Amino acid sequence: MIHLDHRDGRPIYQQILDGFREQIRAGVLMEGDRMPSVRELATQLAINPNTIQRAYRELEFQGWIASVAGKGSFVCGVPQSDAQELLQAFDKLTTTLLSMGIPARELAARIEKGGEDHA
Amino acid sequence: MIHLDHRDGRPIYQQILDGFREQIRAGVLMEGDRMPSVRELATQLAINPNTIQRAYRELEFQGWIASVAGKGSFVCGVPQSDAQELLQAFDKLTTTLLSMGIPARELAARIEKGGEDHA
Amino acid sequence: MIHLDHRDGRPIYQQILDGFREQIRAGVLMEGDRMPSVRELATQLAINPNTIQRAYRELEFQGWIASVAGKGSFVCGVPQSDAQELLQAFDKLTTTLLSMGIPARELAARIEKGGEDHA
Amino acid sequence: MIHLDHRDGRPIYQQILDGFREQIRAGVLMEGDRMPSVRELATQLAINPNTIQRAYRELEFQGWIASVAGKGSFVCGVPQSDAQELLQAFDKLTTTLLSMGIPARELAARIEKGGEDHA
DNA sequence: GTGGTCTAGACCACG
DNA sequence: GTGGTCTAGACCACA
Repeated sequence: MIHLDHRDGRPIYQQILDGFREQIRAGVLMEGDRMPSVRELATQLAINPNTIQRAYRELEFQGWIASVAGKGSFVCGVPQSDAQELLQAFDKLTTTLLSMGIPARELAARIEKGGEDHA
Repeated sequence: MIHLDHRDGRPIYQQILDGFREQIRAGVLMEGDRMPSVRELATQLAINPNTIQRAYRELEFQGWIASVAGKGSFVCGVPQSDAQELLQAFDKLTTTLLSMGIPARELAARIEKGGEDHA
Repeated sequence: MIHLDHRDGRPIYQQILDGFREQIRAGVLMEGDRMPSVRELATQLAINPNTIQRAYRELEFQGWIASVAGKGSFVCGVPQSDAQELLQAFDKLTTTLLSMGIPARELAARIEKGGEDHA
Repeated sequence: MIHLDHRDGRPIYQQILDGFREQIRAGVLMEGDRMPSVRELATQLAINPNTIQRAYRELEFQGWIASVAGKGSFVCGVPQSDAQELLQAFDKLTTTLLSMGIPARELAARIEKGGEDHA
C-alpha cells in the first residue's frame, strides 16, 4: 500500500504520513476502516516500528485516525482543517501563477482537463 | 525586503531563497537588477553571511541569479523550469481537491477571485 | 580512497566531488554502496566535516548519491546527464585539436592505445 | 572579437585569456599579428584595463604573445606546451569514457564526424 | 569592496 | 550514530 523511497528528501515517517493522508483523501481508506497494526506495517515495510508509531501519532494528532488501546487504529476521515489548508495552498499557488502573467483562462482550462475523471 | 520567521519550519537559507524567488516572479526584482551583497544582507537580517551565501549559491544554480566574484550578484530572471514546476504542482493539487469532492466550479471561482488584481 | 592535493587549483570540496565521480564512473563504487559518513571521511582526510558535506550535497544534487538523514549516503550510479556532458567535452576538444592541424588518424590511434585495457 | 559573459563562472581575465588562445589556435590570429592595445580593448569591452593587462601578462608568460615596450604586443603562435596539454586532456577524457563502457568505435566515429570540415 | 572557500564547533531531527 | 543547519571568524582571488 505505502511506497517508501529512500531517495526522497522527506523523512520516512513523513512519507508514511503523506501516504495515508492521500489514501484517505482519495477514499481508498474510509471512515471506520482499520489501520494496519504498527508491528505488521513495520515488518512489511522493513523499517523500525518507532517510525511507524511516530507517523500514527501524528495522524491521530491531526485527526485522521483514532487509536483505541488494545484494539488498534481506525480511520476517522478527512479532517476539516485539511481541505482548508489545501484550498489555501491552492489560492497561494494561483496568486503566484497569475502574478507571473499566466492567464486565468489557462488555469481554468487545466482544472477542466484534470476534472474529466470526476465529471 | 526579505522577512525571516524562526518559527517557520523551513531553514533560514530556504526562506531567503523562496523570498527572492517570489520577488523575481512578481517582477519586484527584474533582470539585470543588482542583488544586495552577501555581507550587506547578512547585517540587515542579523544572520551569518554563510547562510546568505548558501541561499545565493542555490539561486545561482537554479538560474535565478548570476554571481560574479568581485562584482556582486545580479538577477537573471525567472528560469524556464520554474513555471513548468509550478503548473505541475497546480495540476497535482487540483487533482487532489477534485478527488475530495470539491467541485471544479468552486476552484474556478477562486481563480477569478484571486485574479481580480491581474484582470 | 580520495586523494587531496592542496597545490591543486581546485577547491577541496571539488576534489572530493571529482574523486567520487571518477570512482562511480569506473565502477569502484556501485549503485547501493554506502558512502563513508561525513564525519568519518572528514577525520580520515583531516579536513572539516562541512567541506565533506558540501561535496556530498552537490553529489546528491547532481544525482550521483542519495543522502538520508540519520542513515547515511548511498550511491545511485552515473547520472544520465554525465555521459552526454563528457561526450560534448570530447567533441569540443576533438574539434580544437583538429583545427590545430593534428590529424584525425593520430587521435584515433590514441584511443586505441588508451582502450587496450577495455578491449 | 572577444565575447564576455558575466554569467560564466570563469573570471573575466580568464575569459579573455581563453578567447585569445582559441583565436590563435584556430589561426584567426597568426604569428606576428599585433594584439589590440590594453587601453583599446579595455574601452571596447568596457572593463578595467588592469583586467586586460592581467590576461596579457598571463598570455606572455605562457608563450602565446610577446610584449615589446612602447610598440605593443605581438602573437608568437601556439606554444609547444599547449598541444601537449590538450592531448593529455584528450587521453584522460578518452580513458574515462572507455571506463564507462563507451566503445572505442563510437569515439573514433565522432572524430571522423567532427573532422569533416578539416578533411 | 565583492563573492568563494575553509575551519571550528554548536545544535537539531531522524532512525 | 547519521546527515542538515547555523554561527563566528578567517583567508583568498577578483575587479
